[in-house]
Amino acid sequence: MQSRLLENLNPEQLAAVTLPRESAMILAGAGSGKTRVLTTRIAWLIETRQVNPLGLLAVTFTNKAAREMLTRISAMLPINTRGMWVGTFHGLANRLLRAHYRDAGLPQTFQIMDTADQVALVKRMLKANGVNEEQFKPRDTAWFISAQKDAGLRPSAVEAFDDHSRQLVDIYRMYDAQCQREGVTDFAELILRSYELLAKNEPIREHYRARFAHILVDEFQDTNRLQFDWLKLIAGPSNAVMAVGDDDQSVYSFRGAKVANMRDFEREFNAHTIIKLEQNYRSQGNILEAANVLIGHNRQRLGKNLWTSEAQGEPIRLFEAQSDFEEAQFVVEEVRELRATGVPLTEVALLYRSNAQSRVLEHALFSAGLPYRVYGGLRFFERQEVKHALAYLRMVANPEDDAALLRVINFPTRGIGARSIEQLQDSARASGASLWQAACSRGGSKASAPDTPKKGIEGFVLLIERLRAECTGVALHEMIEAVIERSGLRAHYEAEREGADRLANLDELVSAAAQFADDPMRALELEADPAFRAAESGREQARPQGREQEQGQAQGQDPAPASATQPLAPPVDGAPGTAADAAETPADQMLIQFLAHASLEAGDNQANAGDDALQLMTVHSAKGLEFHTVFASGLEEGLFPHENSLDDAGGVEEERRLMYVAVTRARRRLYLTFAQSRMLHGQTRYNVASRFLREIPVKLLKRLSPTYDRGGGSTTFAQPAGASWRAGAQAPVSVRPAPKQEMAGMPWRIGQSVRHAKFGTGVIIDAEGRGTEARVQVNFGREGVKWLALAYAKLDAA
DNA sequence: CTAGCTGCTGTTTTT
DNA sequence: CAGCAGCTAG
Repeated sequence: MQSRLLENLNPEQLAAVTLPRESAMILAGAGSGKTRVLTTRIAWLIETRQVNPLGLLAVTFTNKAAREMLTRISAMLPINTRGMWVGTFHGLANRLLRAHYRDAGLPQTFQIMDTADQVALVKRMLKANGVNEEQFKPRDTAWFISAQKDAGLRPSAVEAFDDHSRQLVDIYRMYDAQCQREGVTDFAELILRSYELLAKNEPIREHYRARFAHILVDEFQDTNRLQFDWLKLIAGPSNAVMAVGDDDQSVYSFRGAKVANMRDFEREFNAHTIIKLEQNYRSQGNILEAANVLIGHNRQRLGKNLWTSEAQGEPIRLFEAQSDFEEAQFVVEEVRELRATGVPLTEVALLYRSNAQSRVLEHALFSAGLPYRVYGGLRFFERQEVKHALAYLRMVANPEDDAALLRVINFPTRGIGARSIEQLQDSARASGASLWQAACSRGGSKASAPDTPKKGIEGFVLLIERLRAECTGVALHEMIEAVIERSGLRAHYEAEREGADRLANLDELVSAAAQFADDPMRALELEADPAFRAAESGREQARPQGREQEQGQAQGQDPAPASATQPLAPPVDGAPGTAADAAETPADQMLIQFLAHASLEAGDNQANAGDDALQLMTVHSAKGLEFHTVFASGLEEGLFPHENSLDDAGGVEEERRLMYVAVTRARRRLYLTFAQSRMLHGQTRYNVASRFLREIPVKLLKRLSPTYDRGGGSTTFAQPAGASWRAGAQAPVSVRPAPKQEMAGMPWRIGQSVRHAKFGTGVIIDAEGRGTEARVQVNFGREGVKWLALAYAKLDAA
């Protein structure tokens, strides 16, 4: 039977979709239809009955990509995608750990910290242990810990060669122990812990290996070492892994991604088939050629050349501005024109290297009355009022959660100061108990006279106990309502002048919870999955089907001799009666799931689609998207490529890949803009044009001049021998005007571009002295910043 | 305990 | 510039 699914695929796509059951690498260039191949492959496997929907595992990096995949599969096949293992690495790891929490050495209610929680926890520990915070900054330390986990290394496996790193490892060890005590995990822990679960538990491992005959991985170039090993472990010797990726779009090495995984894949997964998808369906010829030439400057590549059947299209527009302000102004003008010609603003993206650059652009757009939307920034579940409400919920789910307790013990304020909290922490540490336990023994929760509104710790303990009682057996959104009311959060924000938005977000949280509970896809995800019962009963024979039956065991100690089989997962030390491990009812389950959801999916930061608004975002966040028109702004040395990336090996190549991503986002029109001067950290900086501009062939470019030229000088950048792009384009700009500045004897102005025989083109960033004493400081970009005495150095206007 | 001040430090980001 | 952390004054 020839499936309709296979219609309109090009030969390479078809080959990829219909590969036999074996591991393969699909090198998928930008715009080559990679998601289509992935989803069609899945649909084809199911339709031809080579696998049933529950027998495959598809992994992505973002929730968005996972959702997209499910949506497209549903559109292709009349199947229920419920229960399918399509998700992010973290989401799937979470799923594994929830199903086998005991074997993984976790409490059933274990919580997932986001990065902010993690940093806070590290900070708390550093403080508690009197570690010098100058030397060990919480952020860096948390970063270090995550990096070790991403590499698959527990403290005992980390090699430390000096005092500093030995201390870091000690902190890492304490951190893990603390997480275990509190019943919390961080993101990397989800994957590492699930890796260890499979590694040391053969029945479970074999269960999943037998189940997932086909494993598909999206954005493989973004995998880190641990994710690579995780896949390898689940795949085992006989399952087929289809890895789809593009080494040229690897832009996340700063968070552990290893492009080398693409090379290693072939060997370690025994993959003999490599298919390259090189036909680009997105961009017109000039844009694609620019991208190809640009990325051709990288040495570390698997090698790939995109082509298109499209026409050349428009030239790439290049604009040089005097300042970031002028650059923004230019964008405004062009966007107005585009809009007038009927291009929807949602189809126009304004990209930049770093978030700080959005400010000027926003300002100009705002003044011009152009609607725009900025991606990035705080997401819904990261807002403080939402995090506070969630912290109360976490206390309901598991009061051992010190982080949650600390967050809300005095918010809204109830007269518990730093000193009482310190005492609490001291007594908790002394007895090796949680803060909650310490608070309980101090507050004397039992002997409380009812209805006496208590302040202080006692009041807090009463509040939480009351909340826990009230939340028993009620619907999720009712729990949240109770929390918001009883905790005093609502009253607090009602009293606050600027509290309206926050109140609205709290209400939004309630509806989010109601929606979450209503979503059968999510709510029934686990129950619908026969694997859980199967895998669970593999371990504990003859257990009845219902998952509600578990509370008997749940109360008890973890039967696993943790020290022997789980050296890295210290036993949950019981704390009987604290109900840390007693998510018994469906409502409790729902709460746990909702909290995990909140951590794993912090919410969209791309607002309401539909509005006709310009799209502003970093190049990183633009990855995977496409637009009719793209403005890539701030193309200056030091900014893009970013100066901080220049020292580390491969840094420039990664920046170039980022530039490649920016260029390949555009379908029809691409603007490249840069500014000679730019406000950065409150100071004006003078930059030279990005090397990446020089790498794009002149013939593809069209230089635009400011229509509102204020008569200032103009700069250029060195184009290797032959014509500079300027020559080909407009009439040459007049040689710079005579110096009209205050100080006689200093022929140069700050901000002017000059050329030096040896150092090339640069921008004057400072000047001093006059006559024979006169010196200028010039930023030559790659060649560095130099002071030059005018009496000796020959400088020309550039 | 909070408000307000000073001083420091600034890539990229998902989970 | 601007957001945050940490400190001091009330």
